Amino acid sequence: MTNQSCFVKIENHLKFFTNSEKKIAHYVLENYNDILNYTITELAEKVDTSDASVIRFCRSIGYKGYQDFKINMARDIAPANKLLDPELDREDTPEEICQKIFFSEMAVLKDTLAILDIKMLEKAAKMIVAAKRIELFGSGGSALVGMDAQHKLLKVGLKSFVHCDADIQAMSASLLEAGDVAIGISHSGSNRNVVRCMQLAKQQGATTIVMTTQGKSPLLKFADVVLFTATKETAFKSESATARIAQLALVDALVAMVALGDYDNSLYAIGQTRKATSDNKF
Amino acid sequence: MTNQSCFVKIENHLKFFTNSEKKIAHYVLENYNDILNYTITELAEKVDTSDASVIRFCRSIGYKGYQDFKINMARDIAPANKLLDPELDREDTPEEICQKIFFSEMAVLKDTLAILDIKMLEKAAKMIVAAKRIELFGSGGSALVGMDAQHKLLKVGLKSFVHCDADIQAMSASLLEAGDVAIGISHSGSNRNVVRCMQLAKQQGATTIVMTTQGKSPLLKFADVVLFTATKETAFKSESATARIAQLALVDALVAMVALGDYDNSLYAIGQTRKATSDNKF
DNA sequence: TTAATATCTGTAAAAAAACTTCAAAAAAAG
DNA sequence: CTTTTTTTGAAGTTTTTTTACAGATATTAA
Repeated sequence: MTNQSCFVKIENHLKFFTNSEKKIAHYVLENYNDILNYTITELAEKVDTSDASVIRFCRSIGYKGYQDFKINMARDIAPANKLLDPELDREDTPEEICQKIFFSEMAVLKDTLAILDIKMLEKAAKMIVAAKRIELFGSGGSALVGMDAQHKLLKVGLKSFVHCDADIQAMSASLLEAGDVAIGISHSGSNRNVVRCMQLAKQQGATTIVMTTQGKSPLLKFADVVLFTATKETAFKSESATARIAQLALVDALVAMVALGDYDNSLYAIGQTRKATSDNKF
Repeated sequence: MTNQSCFVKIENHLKFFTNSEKKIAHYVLENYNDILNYTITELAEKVDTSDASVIRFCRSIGYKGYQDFKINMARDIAPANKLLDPELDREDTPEEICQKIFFSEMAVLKDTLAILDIKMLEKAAKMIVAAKRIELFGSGGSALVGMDAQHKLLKVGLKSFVHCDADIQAMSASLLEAGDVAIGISHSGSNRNVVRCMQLAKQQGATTIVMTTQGKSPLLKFADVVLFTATKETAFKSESATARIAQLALVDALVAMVALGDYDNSLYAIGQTRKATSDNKF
């Protein structure tokens, strides 16, 4: 927390501000985008106070003055601001298409990090490390996330199972036991196969972890631990591409947490698995 | 191109600057981080020129003045600045782990976008649209990227083929023909299977597209079109997680380009494929 | 090469913005 | 109700930015 965003600083100091500082604070929080173009006098007029109070406001949250405050605020609001309109358009130039896609994906990562519940993630990591058996469930694009998770878990020495076929997934779920962990992945949280598998897993006494997009969905009913990702519509009003990226990043974070929880074993496993595939390289 | 970063603006104007403006431009590009704290006079002194020239420099790249320039630069350098040290450490708190992973992934997207060769991407998109048959080749993590590409291409109405088994991949490559497109995916660019498949594809007269990490590698020998991604080491000195994210983003951009090149068909395909999977949802 | 023209550059003055000071007003304490 | 403390903005000061202009430099044409 060495370098909090200036918004966090304002929020935190909110109760220590004097009345006129509070007015400034609220105005800044609501109109941060415009302020970058205001002089100190303009801002003072907008909130009906004086230059001196604006300066005092900036100093009270730790900046050298108004300039310093503005520069730092510009840095903090940068990413969101650059995002343009992420909706693709048939008039877009190739550059614009790429920018929109990449910016949307960066934005969704940023948002996912913001809503990430670290406690849940830790809990999930502990459950995975302790699991007798790990199975992953997902359809369509989410199946790929499952396979990616399997691949990454294997790299740190944990064996897990993924089945492509929906029936086999369900059958396998119905044979889980207490001590096993079932990880259900569904962007919408409404995929019948996945919901069914998680229900079966839970009935069997297995622990269930669910990865899905923020919001209410049938899948949540059967989840012991829920890991939410953010979302962002892009190409053709479809949000699945950004959802995929966010889920993969979540998998990365989860696996890193698992690996750091069992550091030496993981390091050993990484060495082993790397050796195993190195023969296949030039 | 509505809202280029100020660095791009400087780069683009480089040949139009006068001598003293050029000096300023180079100083700014190299010391952008310090400049935010400089007054116009300080900057003028550093590059041994005058205040007036600095103002002229700012105006020539489209800003209202020095302040405006500084504010906008602050926005543009924000993300890189926040990146901390991405190397994971066993002392890291869970928050830090997540931050490092997500920031690294955002950074790699940013870098990939920066090195993206739009002309190549367009060329690849055109080749894919025109292809008689599309086959994807990859091993390990890259196989998943191939499957993701297949999934996304199918969503916009293009059928493609991926084989899991390395032998089957090679056999299939050996049966390609002129007019077919082979897409080889390999993070390192040194995977024997993938290199072999691309070589076979090229021998057979198929067109070859390669997705790999920036740098020299055996795979490039057999590529008609190369799409590079950036890289960033993170967890346990492994760069594969960030590489995966970058490649998926690249696939998204490629597919979007393909889709916008054949807009109406794509829209139809998206509708059809969505309907096809909707039965499986609550 | 030289003169004419255009372009570039820094100085110095003007304007604008940021910051300080201080006394009056408001709030809190006694 | 008075005293003390805190808060506040008007007016003044300093700093920074910007403009205007004239000298320097480069470019072109003869």
